[in-house]
Amino acid sequence: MKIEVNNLNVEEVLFSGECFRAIKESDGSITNILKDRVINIKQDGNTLIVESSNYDNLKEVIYDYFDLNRDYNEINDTLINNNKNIKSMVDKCKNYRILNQDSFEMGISYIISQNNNVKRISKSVNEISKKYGKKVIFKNKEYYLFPTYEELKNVTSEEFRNFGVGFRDKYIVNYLNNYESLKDIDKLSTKDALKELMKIKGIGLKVASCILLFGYRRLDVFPIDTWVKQYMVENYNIKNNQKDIENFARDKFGEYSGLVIQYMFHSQRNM
DNA sequence: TGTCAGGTCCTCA
DNA sequence: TGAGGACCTGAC
Repeated sequence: MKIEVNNLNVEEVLFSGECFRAIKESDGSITNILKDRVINIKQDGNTLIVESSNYDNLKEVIYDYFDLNRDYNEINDTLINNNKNIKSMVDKCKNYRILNQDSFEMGISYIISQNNNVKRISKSVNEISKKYGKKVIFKNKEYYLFPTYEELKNVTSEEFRNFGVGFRDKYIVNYLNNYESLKDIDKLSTKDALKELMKIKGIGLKVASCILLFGYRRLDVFPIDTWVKQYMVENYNIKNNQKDIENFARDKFGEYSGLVIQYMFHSQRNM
């Protein structure tokens, strides 16, 4: 299926560290595992050539996943108008988007991400999916969807340890034990949603922010990590202090601070 | 062989 | 209130 898009670079977005399951194929296309299907995308300029294990509502699914219904040009213009000095950074990120991913998968993936590297995170997420997720055959190959809450709720910390998650095993179990209390998180303000997530032992400010940004479409949260701290300290002459950086981001970038932080992360990592 | 990774928790001043 | 160490483990 051909899908026309604007301001999107699939490879840039899928390998920016937002998702952990994308695979670069030898023909240049990218295979990725979404909540309910496997997709393969070949990008030719503004045209995506998409194959999928499931063609139901495929165009809508792709538009939703890449957040293509949101006008990033307008947001970027507003951001630049309010902060002229970020223009060159925003211009470099004009084909970048915040993916709309499954909140449950984001919860477990970002718990695994703490003090970890992307390769190992992907390995653990893929192994957990292979053990507990639903198998999908696509282009004669086996893939595994990320398991549902029902499929994981009785897994023990010892079992999680088998997938290389290390000391984070008990944090994942804590998340599963408290997952049902998070069902109304969409109704909470961002501040309260962060508080609710951080009640779970093993979820700190960074992981909670990532879960809200990538799993719940909250563009006003800002996951501040080592890369972003480095960028802020270098470019804004700001102290390397969590509170100072938080206040600065909130004042400067408001409702889209999460997006700006991602631009910073993205441009800093690619330098 | 040692260091590091997109953090969090705990202890101690 | 915040600084500093411990924590799993695989990749480099």
